[in-house]
Amino acid sequence: MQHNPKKINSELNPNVSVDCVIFGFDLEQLTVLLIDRGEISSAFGPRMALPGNLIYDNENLDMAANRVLDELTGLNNIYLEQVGAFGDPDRIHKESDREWLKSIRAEPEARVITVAYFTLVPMSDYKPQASSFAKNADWVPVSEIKELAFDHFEILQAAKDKLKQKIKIQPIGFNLLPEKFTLSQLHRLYESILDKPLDKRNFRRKIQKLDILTSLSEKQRGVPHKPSLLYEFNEEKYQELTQTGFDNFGF
Amino acid sequence: MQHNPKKINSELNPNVSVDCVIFGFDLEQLTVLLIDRGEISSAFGPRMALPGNLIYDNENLDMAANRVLDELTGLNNIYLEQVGAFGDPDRIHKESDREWLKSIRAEPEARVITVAYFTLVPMSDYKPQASSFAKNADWVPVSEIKELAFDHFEILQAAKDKLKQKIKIQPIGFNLLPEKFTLSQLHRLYESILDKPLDKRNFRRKIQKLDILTSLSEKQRGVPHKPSLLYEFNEEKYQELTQTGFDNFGF
DNA sequence: TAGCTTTGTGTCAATTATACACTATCCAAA
DNA sequence: TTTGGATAGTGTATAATTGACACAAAGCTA
Repeated sequence: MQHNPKKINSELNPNVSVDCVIFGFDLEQLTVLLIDRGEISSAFGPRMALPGNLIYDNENLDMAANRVLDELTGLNNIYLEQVGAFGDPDRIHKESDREWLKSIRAEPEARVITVAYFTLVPMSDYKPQASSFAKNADWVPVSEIKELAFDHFEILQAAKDKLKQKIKIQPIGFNLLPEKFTLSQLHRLYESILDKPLDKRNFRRKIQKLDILTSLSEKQRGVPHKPSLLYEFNEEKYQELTQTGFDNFGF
Repeated sequence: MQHNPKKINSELNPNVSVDCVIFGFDLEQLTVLLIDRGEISSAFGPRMALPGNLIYDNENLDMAANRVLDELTGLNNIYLEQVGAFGDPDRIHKESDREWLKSIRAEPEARVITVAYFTLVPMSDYKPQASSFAKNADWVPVSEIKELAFDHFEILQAAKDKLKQKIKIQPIGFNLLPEKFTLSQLHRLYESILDKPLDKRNFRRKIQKLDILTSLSEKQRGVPHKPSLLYEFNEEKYQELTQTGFDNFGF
């Protein structure tokens, strides 16, 4: 839960950065953790940007992405996967991004290639307003994001596509849920990632057949309707399953 | 068919390179175009490496990959897709790679992040021995490659995985075949990419159902057995299909 | 012309996908 | 305490897809 101190004995590489698409799920819809660049930028263009930073010379790319995530949220051991590299020569030199860059970079004119990652964090583990770092970070529903700084909107799009594709092959969605969850929440999660409605009964049948859920004998409380049974994700069964190999959730 | 001249008015970026996994198919098995680094390296480690180079400051990453491909083979308009970025701090500093790097790089000690691509070229379009460039390039069957320079073996592995995954979703394999081909050749291609045997009749049924093949009224000639019908890939039908959307070749 | 090699074809059973509607349970408000 | 509102939870029938499997036809060669 503690963020890294600044690296000692290592230099920032002025040409390579990582940017993180940090996905969360508020039990209704898919969200992304964005940085508000504040008034300075708003006059020129989008205020919001993906969290990211230059890499240090002694880090590999995964480490850099983990560091960015840790510095912002204090979270470690988070599901993380590379989306790809983005390297248009002028990707950070739009007029609207210049001012802000000057305020945060030693060499604001340098060409920077960025390596994008997406991560899945249980939203309950991190509330920006409760954190001492980055008071200017906030969860924003994916569906409401229309523009972002730099080429970050394009990166977001690529991350969404990758997540969509990946979830058809592995049940990584569980990384977005709290420990105990209902089938309806899981259902909503899949719908919002795949961005299409899924038949309730067919979804439940299919997900149960995977045999990676443990049903708790505990019910939802305080909801103004029939309470749902709570479930846990069963990591062991999942490991077993990946050994024997499976390929297609096929939603 | 002409390769690019050296870029004018632009500098090499000493920190970022692209490497290309150039796939071919010799009608029997999947192959990759590798560079032979020659005797210098052989004493220390693997002779073979993926073609690649530092990027220029005025190119984006796709352009750089296309340039590398063009410089080596003279081919343009080739199917090309990013695999991802590889950036271990010491990825190019193995003892066995040092000597060779000194001979080709202005700053052999610099840390270099590489962005890997894979490309699909119809092998009939390019025979290294006939080319004036890169006499030290050669097609090597994927199954015979056990080691490569730098982290290139790891990159190859990632490219194979990406190709395998991608071909389940889109019929990109046609980029590896000559204009006219037989169903058996297509069958072999899928088997060697997916790295597992596929039932002949089931394969044919499935591929035909896609309705993207035009059967020519022309037969194979000169083969010592029943000659096969030749087929063409039908781009229009394919475009149509991708519009209406399809997701799963599902082999 | 006999033999070798690869092509090309159909069916059946099992599995999987899809479409679809009503009752049960809890809370809240009257 | 009863009623209404909201979501949970459940099964079946039809269509489509998968997977397993074997033999005759065509051309070449010796």
